[in-house]
Amino acid sequence: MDHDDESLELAFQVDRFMRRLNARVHSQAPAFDAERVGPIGGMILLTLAEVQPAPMTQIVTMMGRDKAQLSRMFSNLEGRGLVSRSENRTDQRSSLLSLTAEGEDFVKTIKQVVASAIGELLEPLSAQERSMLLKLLVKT
Amino acid sequence: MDHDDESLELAFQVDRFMRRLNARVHSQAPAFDAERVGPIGGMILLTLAEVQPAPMTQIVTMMGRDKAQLSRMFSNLEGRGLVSRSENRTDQRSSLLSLTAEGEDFVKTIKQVVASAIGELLEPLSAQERSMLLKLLVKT
DNA sequence: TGTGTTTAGTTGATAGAGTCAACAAATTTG
DNA sequence: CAAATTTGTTGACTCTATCAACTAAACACA
Repeated sequence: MDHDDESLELAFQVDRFMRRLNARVHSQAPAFDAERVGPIGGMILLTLAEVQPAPMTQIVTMMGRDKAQLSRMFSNLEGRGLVSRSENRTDQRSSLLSLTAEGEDFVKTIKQVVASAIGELLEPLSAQERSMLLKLLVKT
Repeated sequence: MDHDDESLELAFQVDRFMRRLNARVHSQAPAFDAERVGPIGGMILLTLAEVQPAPMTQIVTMMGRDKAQLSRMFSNLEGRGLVSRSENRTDQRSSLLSLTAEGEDFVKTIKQVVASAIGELLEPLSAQERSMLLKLLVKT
């Protein structure tokens, strides 16, 4: 295969993978997404779970998304009682974001759904291949 | 690493990869996307280039996108002179989509931009690793 | 051959996501 | 301290995604 064609093919495959993952998670959404946070809201909660409590900028940086977008998302998530803000004593411009107890529960559910959806997608791969895939993506 | 955590991490990494790719291509857009077809329009043109002439459904199936979305996109692309329709003698419900000469030129440019953007992302990987990454994604 | 079913594509309506610019307030830097 | 930078919010807008309703052609097959 030509080098450029391989690059294009990779873009298609990455896009296709994410698209199939979203479709699978979305098909489960009615069963768990009572809060209607959507796929991006879910990703945000999963990210916050890893680093809480954290100022918004940290999530913005980690996720590579626009701060305006995340600002609105966090307002939404706070309104739904999944996220809370506490004072940031070292920087009064921001507040520290954390998951509420309800948010933590929700994250557990999301994790199960996402992991199971990915499990389906990765079924054709051996355990070694899965680890290799992750390793290669992290390396990029 | 825990099995579920590995799955989640994989989702993040795939999303992150596509996001970085889009950011790179987007940053080049002013230089080549005079037609303002956007990232999805570009993907559609790249896909059509592989299979033209083809009815819309074939592209819908290949890309896993909504037919309503693609219908509007193709109208748009046709309006910009990048795509043309010809009669489908075997099925009068549809027409066959093709790239115009202008569309072919545009596809060449997109290919260069995308391939170069992916080239940057994949720089940390060896040639063998790149092929392996593609192989693993295709296998899923 | 006619009739019911399926498929291809279009359109309307709406919701979600992403981007950019302007701004206030707090912080950092020189 | 004054200037520049950073954090987060808001407005305005565009692009993307999804669902349902609909037309017309094709297909199934008794």
